Amino acid sequence: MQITLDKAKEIIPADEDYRIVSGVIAMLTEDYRDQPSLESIAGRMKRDPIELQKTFTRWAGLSPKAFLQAVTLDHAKRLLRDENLPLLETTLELGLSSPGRLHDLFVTHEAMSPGEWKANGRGLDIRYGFVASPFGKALLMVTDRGLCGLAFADPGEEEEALRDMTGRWPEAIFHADEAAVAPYAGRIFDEARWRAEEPLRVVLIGTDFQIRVWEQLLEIPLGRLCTYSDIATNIGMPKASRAVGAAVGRNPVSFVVPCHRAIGKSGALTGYHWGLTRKRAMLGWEAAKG
DNA sequence: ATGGGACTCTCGA
DNA sequence: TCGAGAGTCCCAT
Repeated sequence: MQITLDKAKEIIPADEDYRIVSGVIAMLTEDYRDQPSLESIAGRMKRDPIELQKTFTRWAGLSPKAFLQAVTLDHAKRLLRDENLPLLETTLELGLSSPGRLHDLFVTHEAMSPGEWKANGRGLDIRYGFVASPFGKALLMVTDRGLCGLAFADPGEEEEALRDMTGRWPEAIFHADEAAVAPYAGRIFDEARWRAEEPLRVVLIGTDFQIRVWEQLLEIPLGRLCTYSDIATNIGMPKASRAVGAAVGRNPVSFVVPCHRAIGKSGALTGYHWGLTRKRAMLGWEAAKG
C-alpha cells in the first residue's frame, strides 16, 4: 500500500531504523564467541525476526551475518594488507587552503588559517541543526564557507553532542538554523547525490597538525582502511601514531572526513568518538558499497 | 612543564 | 591467541 513511503525509506532510514540496526550490531558483536542468533536478538528487541532481517538488509545492503563478517578482524586485515594504499599519491601542501578532488563524496576543503584557529572561532558565525541520518541523529554545523562540523547523537544525547561541538570553538556565535543546514543534510548520506560537478565544501578548523592528519583521512577511498601508523608515516612523523590517534579523535566533521576508516595496526577498530557501534555501522554500510 | 591518549610492541600465560 | 604493561611521541592546557 505505501510503496512510495517504503521507497523513500530505503534512501535514508529514519532514526528508528538506525536504533534497531545499531542494537543488532551491538548484540551481534558484544560477545562474538557465541554470536547470538537472529532469533534471540529479535526476541530481545521485541521484533519479528524476518522483519528485523529485512530492515537490516535494506539499511546496510548486507545481511546481518555478512555484515558482521565485513567488520571482523580478518576482513580488516585483508583490506590493510591488500594493494598499497593510494595515500601517498598526492603530496599535500601544508597549511592553507588546498582544494582538491578527494574522497568519493567529492569534498573540497579549505583549512582555517592559524590565526583564525587561535581565535577560538571568534568572529565565526556557525549555524547548526539536527537531521536524521543512516547513523542516527546527526548534528550539522555550517559557516558561510562550508560544512565545519558533523556529529552524532543517540536519542536523548543531543544536548551533549551540541555541547561537545560548540565547546570546540568557544568564541564562535551559534544559531540554530535548520534551513541553513538542510542543503547539506540530504546529499551527504545519499551516495546517489555524490558527484564531482557539485563538490561538498568543507572547512577544516584545527591546529596545523590536526589538519594534516584530517587531510590524510580524506585520501582514504571508500571501502579502504588505513592504520594510525600509516597516517603518521605519511605526514612524515612515523613515530607519532599515538598523536595521530588523538588528532583523528578530534575530527570535527565525522563521516565526511572519514575518520571511521582509520583503525589499529592489528586490524582492531580501536575507538570512535561517537561510539564504536557507529564506527562498525559505517564500515559495514560502506563495505556493501565499496 | 605536564598529563594523557581513537597507538604499538613485547612478553607471559 | 589474548591481554596487560611499558615505551614513546606529540598535542593541549
